[in-house]
Amino acid sequence: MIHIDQVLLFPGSSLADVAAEAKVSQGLAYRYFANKEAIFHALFEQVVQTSLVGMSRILEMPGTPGERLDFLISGAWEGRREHPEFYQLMYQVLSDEATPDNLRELIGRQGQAYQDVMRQLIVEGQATGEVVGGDPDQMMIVVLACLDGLSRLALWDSERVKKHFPETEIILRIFKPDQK
Amino acid sequence: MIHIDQVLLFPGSSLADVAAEAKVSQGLAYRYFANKEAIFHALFEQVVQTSLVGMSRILEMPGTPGERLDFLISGAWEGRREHPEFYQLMYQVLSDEATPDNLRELIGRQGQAYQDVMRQLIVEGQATGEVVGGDPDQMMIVVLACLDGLSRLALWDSERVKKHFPETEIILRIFKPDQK
Amino acid sequence: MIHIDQVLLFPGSSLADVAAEAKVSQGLAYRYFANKEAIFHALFEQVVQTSLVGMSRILEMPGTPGERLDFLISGAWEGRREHPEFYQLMYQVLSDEATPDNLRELIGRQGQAYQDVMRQLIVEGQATGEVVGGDPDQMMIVVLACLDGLSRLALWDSERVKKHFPETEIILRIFKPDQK
Amino acid sequence: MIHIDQVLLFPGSSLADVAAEAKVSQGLAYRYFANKEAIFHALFEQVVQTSLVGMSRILEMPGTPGERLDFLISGAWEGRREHPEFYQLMYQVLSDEATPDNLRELIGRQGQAYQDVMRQLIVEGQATGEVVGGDPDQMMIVVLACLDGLSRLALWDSERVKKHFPETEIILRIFKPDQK
DNA sequence: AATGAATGAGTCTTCATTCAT
DNA sequence: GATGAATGAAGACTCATTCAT
Repeated sequence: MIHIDQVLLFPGSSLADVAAEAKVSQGLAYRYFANKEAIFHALFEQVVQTSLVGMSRILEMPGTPGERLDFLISGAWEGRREHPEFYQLMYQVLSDEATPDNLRELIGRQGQAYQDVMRQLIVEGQATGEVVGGDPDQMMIVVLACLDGLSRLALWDSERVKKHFPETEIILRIFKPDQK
Repeated sequence: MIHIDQVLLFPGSSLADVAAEAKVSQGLAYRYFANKEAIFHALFEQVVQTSLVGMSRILEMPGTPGERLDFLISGAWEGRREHPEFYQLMYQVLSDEATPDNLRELIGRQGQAYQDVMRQLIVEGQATGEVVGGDPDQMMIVVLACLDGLSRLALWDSERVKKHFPETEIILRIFKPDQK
Repeated sequence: MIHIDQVLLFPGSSLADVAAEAKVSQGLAYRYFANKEAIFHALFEQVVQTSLVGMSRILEMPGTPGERLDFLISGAWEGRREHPEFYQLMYQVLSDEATPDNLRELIGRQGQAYQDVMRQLIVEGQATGEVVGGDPDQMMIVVLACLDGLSRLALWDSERVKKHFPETEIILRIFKPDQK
Repeated sequence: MIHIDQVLLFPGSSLADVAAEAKVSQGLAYRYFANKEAIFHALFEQVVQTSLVGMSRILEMPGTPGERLDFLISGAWEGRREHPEFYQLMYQVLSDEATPDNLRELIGRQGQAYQDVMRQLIVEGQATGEVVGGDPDQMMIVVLACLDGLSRLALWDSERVKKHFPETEIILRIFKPDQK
């Protein structure tokens, strides 16, 4: 069986590159995958499935909503620091016009799951007063954008980002209620 | 001279597309540009130069640092809502391994200029108490990431983003000092 | 414009062959034809159109039906002797499962036209007594089969056929009425 | 030993198809045959050998030469109606430029045997007056062409041929002596 | 200056053939 | 003997780049 787990490849890569990277002949790739597109779809499924694991468990964790929100975002932040390539890959794929719809959907579903969890925690946090009032979706979008933006920044300007590595606390300020 | 101002093209576009879009023969493109890469470099220069205009003027504007920070970010936010394609293009280029270094530098310089302004305002705001204390660069990075992330989100999940369009105020909360 | 008139190529030929034969680069072929199939379609159209010329004129020629039938078949026989490659090409194409339907139809139409003329002459010949009675279509099919078979034989066993070149008269015996 | 009797395959078939059809692994095929070409050669040998059986017996059958000629041709005609695919296969192979000479020879020998019988009967028939005078080879070629042509016609325009199925009698008219 | 015909290297994909098990 | 995974050489097609006009 072909192993492409650790392979970091982009839709722009030629099949020759893919095959070389996987130490496999070009022809063999077609034994396992119908075509180039299928290869990248498979790559993504791996990444995405992994990242979904444990996601829903956060909702049932102990602690206040605010604490769990903190935990959720810290985790996401950490993940993006450690495997920023995965996210780069994802964004590349999404921004590639040629990406087929089924791949977009796959990625979309993964994002959706994460967002559902975050929204739930925001709502709960608003109930306890740990989170400022307002449209939970708006806040969520801003936080997600932060995370995505940070991982991208980390990739093409990694020096700067590493030097001034932002504390999660700064991001969490977005949820902070007005203090009296 | 060739006019490609209004042309919105991506590195994935074929030169035939570029030429057609610019109402120019394929051959003529090579009179003005050394190769495909040079065309996109030129395109970027236009975009980037434009967006730098007026940037430094913000520092000399009237108003408190906090107000000007608000203005700066609102403006950036607006620009990304109205011309998200420019930013998509930029990100595509940056995430494309084949992008030459000179193009990366060009984009980098543009980002730098913007950041210099923002950092300056943050520092001034911290002096007046309008901005919370802490490493200005960290805050800046988070805000930039937010903006970048939002423009990208807007492009591949435009429906969701349009529906829950975040208020600038949410982003600005990142700067908010602890209230007593 | 590409010239492939005199080119004798078969669907089995590679595009490299086609291009070489036509003294043209492989890429250029795609300027004029959408794909390989289109090239062969065009080739056929030339052949077929040419062979249809004058076909219908035979019906209005002077002479008895039997004489004109003789003329028609002699002509066909001659054509197949002189350009047997055209017919080989045709049969190859027809026997190739991959041949698209539109190409089959094109060839079918051409055959149809020829047959319509022959049937007409047989019927007229039967009226004048120059042609034996019976189903005109059956006779026609046999004669067509003869012609096709002869041209094929001529191609893969040309020596034998050339040596014992059959007289048209032998074929025409198929039409011969019983003599008293 | 591999059994490919019932397999009806064409040079265009992939070896994967052949192997699947013969319920044999792709690799195993190479234990018995040197290469793809050899497989088709073997296939042909089977077909051809079979069709030669009983061929020479016709010469010693009872009946007049004319009756036996009738029998010979009726048999051939019947065979082509019932297994036209065999003949299609044969023609495909012959018209394929890539077909090696030994395969051509094999098929040639088979044709030769059949022709020898027919020629012999024609000559005998001419002696008894049942067959018209003239070059026996010429007549033979025409009849063979008829048969070949009919089987091919039957394959790519089977509807028409079935509808107007020619009587053997029409073909046999080629041998008919001028009646007084 | 301008065109678009022409080129050829590169891409994805297929398939006959080989080889480790 | 038997398997099917693996290979590599084409093949069709695309496209950045050049060149005659």
